[in-house]
Amino acid sequence: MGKEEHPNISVDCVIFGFDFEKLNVILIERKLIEPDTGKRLINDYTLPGAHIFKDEPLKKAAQRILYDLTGLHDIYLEQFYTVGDPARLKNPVDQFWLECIGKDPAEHVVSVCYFSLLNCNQVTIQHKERNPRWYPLKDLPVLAFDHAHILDKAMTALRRKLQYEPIGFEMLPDKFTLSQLQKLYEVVFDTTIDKRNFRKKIARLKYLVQLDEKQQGVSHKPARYYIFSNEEYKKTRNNILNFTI
Amino acid sequence: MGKEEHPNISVDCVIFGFDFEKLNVILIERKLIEPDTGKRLINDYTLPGAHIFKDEPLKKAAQRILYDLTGLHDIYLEQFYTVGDPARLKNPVDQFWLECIGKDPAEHVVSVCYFSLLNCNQVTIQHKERNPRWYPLKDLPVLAFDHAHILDKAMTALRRKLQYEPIGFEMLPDKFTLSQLQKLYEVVFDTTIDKRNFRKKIARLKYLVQLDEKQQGVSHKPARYYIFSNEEYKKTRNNILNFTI
DNA sequence: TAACATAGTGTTAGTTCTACACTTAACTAT
DNA sequence: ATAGTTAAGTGTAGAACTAACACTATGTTA
Repeated sequence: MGKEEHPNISVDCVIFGFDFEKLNVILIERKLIEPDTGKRLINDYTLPGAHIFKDEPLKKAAQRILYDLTGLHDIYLEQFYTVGDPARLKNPVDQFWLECIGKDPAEHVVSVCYFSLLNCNQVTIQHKERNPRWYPLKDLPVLAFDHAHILDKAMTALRRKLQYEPIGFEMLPDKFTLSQLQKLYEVVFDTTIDKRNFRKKIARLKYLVQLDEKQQGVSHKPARYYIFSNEEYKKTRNNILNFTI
Repeated sequence: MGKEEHPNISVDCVIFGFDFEKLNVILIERKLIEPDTGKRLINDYTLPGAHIFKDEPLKKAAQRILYDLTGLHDIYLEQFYTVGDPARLKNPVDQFWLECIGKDPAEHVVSVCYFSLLNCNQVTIQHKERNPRWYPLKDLPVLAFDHAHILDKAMTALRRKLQYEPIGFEMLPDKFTLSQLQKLYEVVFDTTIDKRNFRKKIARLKYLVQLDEKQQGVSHKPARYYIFSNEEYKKTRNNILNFTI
């Protein structure tokens, strides 16, 4: 018991990655092989996801599945949406694919979706079997199933999260510069922010703590590093940043 | 097909009701009858919820289950959370109850949760079999399962919703007075708001349209009615009211 | 017609928001 | 060494918004 897959419940993970320049998302390959010839019939991409085990808590399943497919572990995952329309896997391509991988194409699969936001540079994707890697959100390949829809919902959830929990604090690098933080908001909200106004705004936030440390090896004036103070945050979590979408 | 219950997937509905005075929530009775004597062993309360049918879309299932248990139909329901820890129904009372009603107590039941906010006075609860009715949020009876936890999550979701979608517009009575609207915010956020400031704030919102109609039969100066204009709302959905929690 | 109850209205001081341009500090190339 | 390059870092003024505050208006009821 415990290792048998639940036929009706799956988990999908939308892992956003910020590389100080743009937003990316982890996708893995879906290879649809023609059974007889071994020819690749379709080669689209999916979010990392799989069926949970029977009697596995959803949160643990999400962690396990993300690890199995990408090698990422101990990632903060936030549940944001559950898709459960039986029609969602009923198009011919998906039906054929389900048969190929030995799943019952008639099953109604409810998928519980989680998202996270990571620093691409602080994280290493491993477990290359299905070739997981970062794809820029602005330049995505074709997505399988209803994963474009899930990704859309995830983006909305991410924006809301960054609005009411100002920094995406579980999700930030240990230390960061204010320009990097500003860029994060800019790419998530797809906007530009005035540097001085941004700094004034977050100067009010007590839980952003300036370090003495500076950037090194950059060919310009080095920026000061900041850290996020969880203790201070708990005291003042009522302050809501209001970057209008 | 279609009418067989799915053993692993259920839906729970948190229906908030505003009566111009306080927030309420619909609960139904869980009667635990001792099989031999017919004696009532425990009498706690649950959110309206049930298993979905196989091959039933989640959203439709939520609508159906809410109708079956309370008689409410065509209610806007917003999905906010999915609970899926196998331990959630594993305490002795719930296990015994599951046996009594003929369900397999070993099953891992994932529950997809929806909430709504209604005007108590504009809605009639029917289907009295399990005695559904409004209970004041501030004075709740004992809740079965993990329903207190779900209710807590629902309250958070409701507050967020009222923050970024200023009026809970799917959820309002057709016409309302500004005092009623203010009271709604006051009870949801458990705070008091200055009348003049509140009115100034929402006077900016183009999608609140004043009617010529006034209250009738009240023993004081009658208030003007307002309606919510969906068309105007779509134009200006970027304005975010900021009632700090 | 007086008492009651809730509706409805303005001002001021403090805070936040927006728009906008120059100097600084490190490195790089000559 | 020196000039050029790059991004860091900084202030101000006008507009908009927020918070705190008390009285008048309009209907009903006794």
